[in-house]
Amino acid sequence: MDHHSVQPLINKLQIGVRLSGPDVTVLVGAITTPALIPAGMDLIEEGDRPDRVHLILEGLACRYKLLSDGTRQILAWLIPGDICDLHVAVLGEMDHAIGTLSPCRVAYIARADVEGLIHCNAALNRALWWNTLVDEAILREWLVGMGRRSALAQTAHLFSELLVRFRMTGDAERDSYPLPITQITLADTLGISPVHVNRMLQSLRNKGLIRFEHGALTVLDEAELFKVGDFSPRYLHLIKRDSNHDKLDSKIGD
Amino acid sequence: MDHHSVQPLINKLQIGVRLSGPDVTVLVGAITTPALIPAGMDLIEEGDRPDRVHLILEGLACRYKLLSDGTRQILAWLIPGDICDLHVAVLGEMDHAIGTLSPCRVAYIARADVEGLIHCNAALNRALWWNTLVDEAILREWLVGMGRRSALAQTAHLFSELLVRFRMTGDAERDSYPLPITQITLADTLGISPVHVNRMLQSLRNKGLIRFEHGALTVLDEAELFKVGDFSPRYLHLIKRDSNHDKLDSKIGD
DNA sequence: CGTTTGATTGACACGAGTCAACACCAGTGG
DNA sequence: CCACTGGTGTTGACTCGTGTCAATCAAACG
Repeated sequence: MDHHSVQPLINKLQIGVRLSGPDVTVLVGAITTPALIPAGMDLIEEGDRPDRVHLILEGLACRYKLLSDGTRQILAWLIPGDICDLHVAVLGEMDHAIGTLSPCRVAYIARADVEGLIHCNAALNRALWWNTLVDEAILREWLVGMGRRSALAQTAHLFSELLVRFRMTGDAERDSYPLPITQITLADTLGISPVHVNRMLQSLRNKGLIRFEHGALTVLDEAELFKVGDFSPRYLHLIKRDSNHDKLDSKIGD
Repeated sequence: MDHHSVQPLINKLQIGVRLSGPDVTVLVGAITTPALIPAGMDLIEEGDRPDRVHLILEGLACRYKLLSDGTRQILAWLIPGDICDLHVAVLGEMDHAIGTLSPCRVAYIARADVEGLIHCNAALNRALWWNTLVDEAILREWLVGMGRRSALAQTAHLFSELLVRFRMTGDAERDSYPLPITQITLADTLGISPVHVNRMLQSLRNKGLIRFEHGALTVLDEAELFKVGDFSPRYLHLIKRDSNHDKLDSKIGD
């Protein structure tokens, strides 16, 4: 496993917990050779009991559930550096599925190795906990959006969040990031209809806040986009607890 | 700390991880004398960095966020046996608040003792992980409800979930449980307006599915309520991974 | 008793869903 | 080279679920 592919994960974990060189080496050592998965495939399905954990190196994937009436709700977007299913080791059975939204490069960590990382290395244990809990915080923020924000605000909030998350892993150009997805996917994420997604995108475009073309999203007016989306990055826990802030904090700001 | 008050927590944890007598003793030993908190008080506020974890022994509390426009979104209901903020130990800072919905009896575990439980006792470590991850699964299911279910289905789903959760802790009468809350609270939970909550309650009542009076909810037709709410308890992970099912599983069923 | 808080009801407004038509593009195959 | 296809984006007309506002009622309470 070359070091470069895992850099997004390392960058992200470093925000929450300072990892030493040896810590990183141990972590990277547990990650196996990646596989290439086409778009629209399931990495895991509901009810599975996988014996390894999935890690996104490149591409876009999502957590989702299918309902009895055939509709789909996306529960999380998984970008490079995200760990898909650390919780299965404890819960045993998947209560949702994970699928690719674009072609993905995916690496694995065997369940036994996960247990090893967690029990033998306090810093990595803490880092993986931190990662899981930030994912949960994101989930809470999405719930707020669904419950209390207008479709427009919710859309703006999602694009804002992704900008900051891509910056956390070091994968965002200054103001743009890859977003090779359809409006239908956005609809399944935001819990609205595809037609209405289209209307919201046009509204954001007309306001001069974003550009969304060629599979990439560009933020044209970050401050205003954050405002429309009622976005504040506090829930992403970018600020280290016990150490000095690094430049990322001030760059992302609020 | 008398054993009886902590029974709901023990009962719930036993569903996920089999705890020995000594495990239980260690856990109970870490829990301090409880306090009585009136309704409508905050146990923790956004931004706090508490040095102890809160445990609900009696009453009803909730996780919530306030938005810039003054509206509120409830993110989770905390019933007896629920641990409120295990994650603060790792994330450092609360990104949401926790408040009481009714008078509550609340006990505490010092942060240092939490660390002790987690590092010195593998079974308790696993049990607390399991508890956290089930909470996260509930959050995902709520997101599905907000995104893709009608207001009626969402309401039915909430009442179904609470029935099962109260049974998990042993606190539900056969078909009813305490629910001393206003329709406004339900509105903040479901992400709809108070007026519409009223309409949905009447619809459920007219269908003969529930009774909701004197601060208690009674389920009159469990099967039909589950059906209207598109409810399936899989996400609550009631079925043990490596051991025989106990009677609870079959009692809750499906 | 007034006062207050919450439940209930009806009229109306509005955001979002639905349906349908069309444009556009990438592939595909004749 | 062109017709054909299927998927996606775009637009408009219309419907419907839910929000909003306001009035009334019931219950709790000092």
